[in-house]
Amino acid sequence: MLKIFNTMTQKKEEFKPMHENRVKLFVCGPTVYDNSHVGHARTYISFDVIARYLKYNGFSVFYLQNITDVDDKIIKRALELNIDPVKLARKFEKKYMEDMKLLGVENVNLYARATEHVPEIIQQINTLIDKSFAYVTDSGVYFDISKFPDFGKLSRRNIEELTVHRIFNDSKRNPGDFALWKIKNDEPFWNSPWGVGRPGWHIEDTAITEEYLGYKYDIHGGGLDLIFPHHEAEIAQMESASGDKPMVRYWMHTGFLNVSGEKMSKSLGNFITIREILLDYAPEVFRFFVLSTHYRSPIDFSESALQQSGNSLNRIYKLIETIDELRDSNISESNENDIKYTNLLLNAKHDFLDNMNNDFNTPNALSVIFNLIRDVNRGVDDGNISKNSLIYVKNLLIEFGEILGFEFYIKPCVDDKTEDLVEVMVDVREKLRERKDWELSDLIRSRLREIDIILEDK
RNA sequence: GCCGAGAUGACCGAGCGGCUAGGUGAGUGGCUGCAGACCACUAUACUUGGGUUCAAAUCCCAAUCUCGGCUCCA
Repeated sequence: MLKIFNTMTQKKEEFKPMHENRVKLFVCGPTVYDNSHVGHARTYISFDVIARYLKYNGFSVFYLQNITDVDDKIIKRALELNIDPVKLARKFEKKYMEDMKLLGVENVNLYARATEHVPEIIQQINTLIDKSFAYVTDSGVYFDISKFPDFGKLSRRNIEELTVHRIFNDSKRNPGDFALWKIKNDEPFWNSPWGVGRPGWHIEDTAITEEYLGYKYDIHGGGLDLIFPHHEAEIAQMESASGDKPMVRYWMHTGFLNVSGEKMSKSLGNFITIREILLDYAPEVFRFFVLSTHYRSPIDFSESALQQSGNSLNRIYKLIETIDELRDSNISESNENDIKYTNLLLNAKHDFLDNMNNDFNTPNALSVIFNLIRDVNRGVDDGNISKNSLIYVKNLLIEFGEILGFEFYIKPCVDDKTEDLVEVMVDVREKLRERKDWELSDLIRSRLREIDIILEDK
């Protein structure tokens, strides 16, 4: 039984989608005004695994993500760079897609741009005005939070206390009211019944989700920082417009990625982009790093943590390698220990799924993998594990890998020429070793080492 | 000020009433011409002070410290 921690209720709840085996999942996408950083990657990798696991459980998942391609930050940046805001947005959207592909985040079914849903946005605002949840002023259209008593239910806040820090604007009835439509005539702008301008930040998500998922759906995800005010505003908009609730059955939020215990931010200069990190570390190493902490916990980013992750991951690859080698050896196809190993595998699978069912506890799921590896290694060492058992082990590891987004069966690739060349060197060195010419063979090894080719004798 | 999260061995990180988490690093042994890699085994914990309980890292109370949110943010 899959349990998900719901931010709304602050409890783990059994997961039951609205429609038997269909899951409608929406995750807030990025505002495309700059390169995405590793904090974004953390969130999107987490939801990638969540989507994978839902699919693994037989759910048909429709995963929708919005792309915020019109907003103040984009316009500001475009102005600084003296380029067209739409072009700027497209450029960083493209980079975002490239980053996600590199990270193996590939389960999103549909990306929806805000700018391509302006009619839907206008329609939803109209509904809110018709139902008196929103009002028009000369600066825009605002949502009247006094008409929505549930405002604050997700973040568990007291609205009165919030007014202190809100943006003051004379035309607003209440400082906590937020913009649905901003009347502005700087690019880009659209026509609307209330004047030219652009949508407010929160309305695109509810317009987009209503269009593709309906006004009620299963899971809404995003970073912890979006709970207030963004998700709160979404609830207000959608539940007011539809007159029905709840908009979302399960709210899921990912914890922050910190650097030296502090939240990643530009002002602190601890901003690391996905691109930068992928220069030094393989995508799967970063993925392992992300999954070795529970998705709701804060995760502290550091080079040494990534190195540890790389070494850990290596342990898994090594066993796959060992299995591949033993498959070509003359160990027995099957033996009397097969039942023992079958049970071991059944248990491992059971434990793995148990942990995933427990609000996607990936760190624990990983520990199940390592326990299995230890037991299998012991069998290999003692020579009591058969080929068949080893093949089952490998298949199970691959199955786990697919859930978590690792491709354990793919070996790191090198180009053919290099591989041929290295093979020549290895052959020569083997001959030298046969003659016990240690001096020369060690020289070859150390020189190869200098160009990052590591030779390991068996 | 108001909300919230957390303090676990050298490091990362689960557990959240009884059962060795796991990984990295370290040590010992195995393998090896050597080195590395690999494999096995071993050691080292629950911020502090009270309390509840037959039993507490886990529950309660208090304290200390760290971080985050309340304004754009994954």
